[in-house]
Amino acid sequence: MPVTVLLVDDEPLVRAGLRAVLGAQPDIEVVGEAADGAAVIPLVRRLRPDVVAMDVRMPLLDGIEATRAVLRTVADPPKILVVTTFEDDEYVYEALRAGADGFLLKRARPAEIVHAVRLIAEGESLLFPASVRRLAERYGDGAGRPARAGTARTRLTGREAEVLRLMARGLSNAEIAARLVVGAETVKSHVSAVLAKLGARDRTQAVIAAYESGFVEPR
Amino acid sequence: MPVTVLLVDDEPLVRAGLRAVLGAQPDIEVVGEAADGAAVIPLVRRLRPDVVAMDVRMPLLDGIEATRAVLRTVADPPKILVVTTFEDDEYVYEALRAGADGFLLKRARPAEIVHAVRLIAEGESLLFPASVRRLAERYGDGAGRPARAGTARTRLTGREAEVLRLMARGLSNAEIAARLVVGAETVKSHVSAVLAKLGARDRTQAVIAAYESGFVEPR
DNA sequence: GACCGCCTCCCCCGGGCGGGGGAGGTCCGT
DNA sequence: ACGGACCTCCCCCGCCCGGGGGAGGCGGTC
Repeated sequence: MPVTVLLVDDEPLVRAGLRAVLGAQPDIEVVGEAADGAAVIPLVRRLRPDVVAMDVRMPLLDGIEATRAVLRTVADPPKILVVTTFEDDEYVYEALRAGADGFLLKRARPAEIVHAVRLIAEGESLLFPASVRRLAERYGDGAGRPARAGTARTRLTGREAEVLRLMARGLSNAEIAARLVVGAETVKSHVSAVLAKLGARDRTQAVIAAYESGFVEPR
Repeated sequence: MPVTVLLVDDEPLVRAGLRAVLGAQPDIEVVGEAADGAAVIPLVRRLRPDVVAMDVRMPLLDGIEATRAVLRTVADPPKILVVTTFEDDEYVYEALRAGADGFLLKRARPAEIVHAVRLIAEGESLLFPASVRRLAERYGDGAGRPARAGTARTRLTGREAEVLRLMARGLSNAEIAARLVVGAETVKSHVSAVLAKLGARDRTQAVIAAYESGFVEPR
């Protein structure tokens, strides 16, 4: 009995790619597709897949919300494999709380994708596959050592991540301050911390790093 | 006799997606794949495809260079369909000079992709399919009118595009000036023009626009 | 209780950035 | 020959930004 997979991604091309990659495996069967998070629950109820390959950024309902919804409303729910472009802290923690079982980079090679689905299906928690860790090292301490989960000295704090996200939307310090309802000096502190941790010289470089790392995504 | 297509893209997932989308058509046959521009010429010689679906950003040899190489060295060359994420001026003009026959957005829906391949194969020049034009309108004059090819008032000039690309790599005005071997004031002028044309308030917003529009891509 | 990370706010200060306006040069097509 | 687009350089000016350093409160853990 093959592992059944439901694909959830708003980009048809990505779905087609996953279908091609996964469907080629004799022990894996793609049983359905959805283009947004809202369509997932009824499909899971009907198809009862073993694994849901879930995109993070989607219209109507994002991957985290959809994960939460599935696990909350479906009895004997499937394993959730979150498909993203980078393990950013918030997504990781939010998805963990939501109950996701693993993460996968879209850039991963086909063999890695297949491997991830198999592991997830077997009940393995695939929190930091090699491909994710490779990217995660970009947020290391500059000495080549990867940022470990415990010591968060070089990882962005929640507030810093929030500030970076607003920076990456083009907001000025004053606008960010207004948005977060804090003083402008506070924002400056967070910005400085972000710049230091990302090794960026100015906010522009920080935003570039945010895009390059997948912390924020185009569109 | 079906239309034969060679896929050239460094991302396996995109190749798999294109293969799935195109291969499902009875009148289209994917006859080969390449992961970089350098591998294209021998494959074209051997497989003699009708159409080459060519990514722009690739290792070793980018899509423009590869297009140029194919048309220069192969007798009775295939049609070249450039697969990109945005029609930026330089790519369009460079690819046109290189001899590309059309453009296609990766974000296009499967039906559009299939349509584009068929048109290209029939000898149609597919310079501005609807999906591309839609994005191109983002660079219109702000009044909703799309930027026409003739009046380039809101389109970036060559120098401006160059400056924007360096901005998007995190360079300061002084660094850009040094790189381009011009005065700092000149760079300021170009930066101001870029900001005005993109409707950006500062360089950070300009870089964001560059990423969002696909003018530059992560990685 | 002591420590520590995080968030918050404050000071001074220099420099890069962006706005506004102007101007000379080349190359091009009309 | 003229206009127009483009690239280049220049002036003044205001200000947001980022660096440096410091400090208090709060919530965790040990």
